[in-house]
Amino acid sequence: MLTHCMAVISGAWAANVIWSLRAGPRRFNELRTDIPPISAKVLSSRLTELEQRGVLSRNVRPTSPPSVEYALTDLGGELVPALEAIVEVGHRLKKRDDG
Amino acid sequence: MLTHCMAVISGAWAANVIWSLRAGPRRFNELRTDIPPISAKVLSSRLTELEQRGVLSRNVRPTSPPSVEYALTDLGGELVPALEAIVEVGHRLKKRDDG
DNA sequence: CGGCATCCTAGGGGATACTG
DNA sequence: CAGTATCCCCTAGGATGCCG
Repeated sequence: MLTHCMAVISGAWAANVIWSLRAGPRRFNELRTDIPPISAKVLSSRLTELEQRGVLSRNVRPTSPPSVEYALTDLGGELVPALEAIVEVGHRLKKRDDG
Repeated sequence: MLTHCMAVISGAWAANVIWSLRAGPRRFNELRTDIPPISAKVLSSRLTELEQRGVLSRNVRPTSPPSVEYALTDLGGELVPALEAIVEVGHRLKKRDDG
């Protein structure tokens, strides 16, 4: 159960993608820039996966050159506070380690 | 940054361990029972890792047979609401898939 | 620009067996 | 009971190259 739910944000970079989209829609290459060490392949798979799960939406705009925008869905947006909470605790855990 | 924080709960079963401890302290074999498909080796590594990060505490009680209790630290406990939020969204995502 | 297909590698994780 | 040691395997993910 938990495991199934966690699957949504596990897999490398899934959380980063959501994180990167929390301020608004982003295009494919913008996401690549946001998350430097990610490879195109993985970003692509992650995006597909997250779209299928209903976490984000994909919007192709018929411009030239073509442009594709990714944005969090309502449900996807609800993941943001959870991630923020984790980051918050992560910070404190780190400070504890360092100090 | 996010990545580093996420590392705390990523790695197979870390989230499950925290989840399993949210109601109170548990012993090694109780955790194994709680999370059936986990192997002793992995549970052991995860426990060690989480202890070092300060997420949980390990308390050896000199009984016979020996017993070891694991419990969430204060910081570890703060992860629980985050996990609950994720589970909540996970549920809704699933219902959306099914429905 | 966006994004598959291919190939390849590292290491996280499973099974089993053994110890204190 | 609570682990540790060993071995093996699987697959998520990186690199590269090509296509619409």
